[in-house]
Amino acid sequence: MVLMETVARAVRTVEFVAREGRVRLDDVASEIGVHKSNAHRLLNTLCELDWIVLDDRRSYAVSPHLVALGQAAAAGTSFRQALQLAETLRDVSGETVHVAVPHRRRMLIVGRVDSRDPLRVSCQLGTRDAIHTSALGKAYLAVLTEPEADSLIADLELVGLTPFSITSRDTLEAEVRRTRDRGYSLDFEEGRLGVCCMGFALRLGVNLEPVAISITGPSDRWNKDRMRELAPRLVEHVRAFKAVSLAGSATGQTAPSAIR
Amino acid sequence: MVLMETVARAVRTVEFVAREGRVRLDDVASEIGVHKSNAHRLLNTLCELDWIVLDDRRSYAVSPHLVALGQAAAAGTSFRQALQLAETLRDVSGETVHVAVPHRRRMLIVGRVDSRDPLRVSCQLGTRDAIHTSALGKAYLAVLTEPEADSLIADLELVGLTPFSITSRDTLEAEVRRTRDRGYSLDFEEGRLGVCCMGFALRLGVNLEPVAISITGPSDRWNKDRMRELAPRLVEHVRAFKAVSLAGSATGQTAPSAIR
DNA sequence: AGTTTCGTTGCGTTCTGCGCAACGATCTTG
DNA sequence: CAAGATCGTTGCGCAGAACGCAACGAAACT
Repeated sequence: MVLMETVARAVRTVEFVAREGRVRLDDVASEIGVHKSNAHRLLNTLCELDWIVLDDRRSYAVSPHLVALGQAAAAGTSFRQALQLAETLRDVSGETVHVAVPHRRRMLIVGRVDSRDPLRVSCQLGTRDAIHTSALGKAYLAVLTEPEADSLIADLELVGLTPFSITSRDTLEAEVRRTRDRGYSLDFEEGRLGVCCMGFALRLGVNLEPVAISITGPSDRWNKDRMRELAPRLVEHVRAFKAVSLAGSATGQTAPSAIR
Repeated sequence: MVLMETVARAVRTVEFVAREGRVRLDDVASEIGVHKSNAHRLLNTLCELDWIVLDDRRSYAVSPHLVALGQAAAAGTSFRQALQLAETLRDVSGETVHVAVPHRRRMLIVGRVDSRDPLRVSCQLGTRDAIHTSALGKAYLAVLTEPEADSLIADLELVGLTPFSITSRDTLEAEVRRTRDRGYSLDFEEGRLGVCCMGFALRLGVNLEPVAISITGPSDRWNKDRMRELAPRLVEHVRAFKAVSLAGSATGQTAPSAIR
């Protein structure tokens, strides 16, 4: 199986521009590793296709068209609802909230609501966290049925990222059981030193993939005590949100139909 | 200026898959107009780059990675907030709510919250509505300063889409003034027969591009009477939302910083 | 206004993307 | 359950497209 180089370059270009926000021609050329004339043609083509726009005849940015594309990709999922809950949890906790979906045995971060505190933790969108070292992953495991979770765990490589990482299947399974009982998952510097998380999972439709949400903060302030203090309110928000969402989706919501 | 064909094909492929949801190899081949072997290589490459996934070894779908990309593209805008307000307006009005941004002298629809009624109006994401025939466009014009709006209007081609479309600059300017006084814009079958809209615009930050929101429904039920009945509540929701958002954004929110 | 930096464009070469056709896997039908 | 049909997969050879080069042109900086 051979990879099409031009397509790969175009994709890398778009992702680079999306990541950086505003870039210039030479930035793209050096990032992609091609001559600037080629980078110019790439960007020009992507502009013509309306995936990229030039701001001030000098710097490029992603087109709002990509926002629409991402929203279309999220159609049929609970992404929008998850983001809304994330905003609530951010306001209650004061910390950054991440939204993730399972993807290729990892948790892919697809949404984020940042803490308003300048000192905060904030993951790049598109980041792939390991399942066993993140509150996102453990919350996801906890919302699966026991056999589903076990078979997934059996497939994971339990690589340790910090001294606190879980690296044994038995420990992980026990942790998942405790998460089920508790109603939320925890991560005390298991994925990254200095970073702690509290996670929830939502299954907002019968046949929808679950979505995971985590509240992430610096271990200095977002610690066991603070979590215990806020847990009841947070859990209640999640519970109420689930109730409303499930009620809403039951109200005769059908497949999208476009008249216009 | 020459267009890179391979890039164009890749882009069209992604957009096609995003639009259709689930497609098969031959669908892509015929849509793009290439041999199926080529479509196969395209899709394979896009899979490798994680923009597309194969569901059941037979049908392709967009990868959740594109959701993350779209969210990254929306960073620095008021898109998330607009979607949240859209959800509220949907719940109050019962009709579909669209979110759009100005783009190339048109209103580009980047978000949507569908009506729960099976009989509804729902635009494809990525649709570009004309400014002068949509509540979205007129709301946008109304939030601009007078000279900004006038210079934009001067650049528009006022093509009529229905017998009710505004095709004179004077009429449009007067309509924009009335929109400013009223607090919301209206569209009674000006863009499409049988479809009526009520629009708002948000400018949630000092230097942020405004976002437009429209409530769209079938003219049978989403008519002048119903709008008049609901207008006070809707306007109040928009007003309250603006107040909260502006207050929130003033609370020391700075540029995103990634520790992790 | 001079200088430097950066974007743009033609051209020739090379490599890669493309269609063709045969093969293989999977689903369907009698 | 077997035979057929449908659909995905893989070499191969060629044509065309993408690439680098270098010269030109347009802004920005001083």
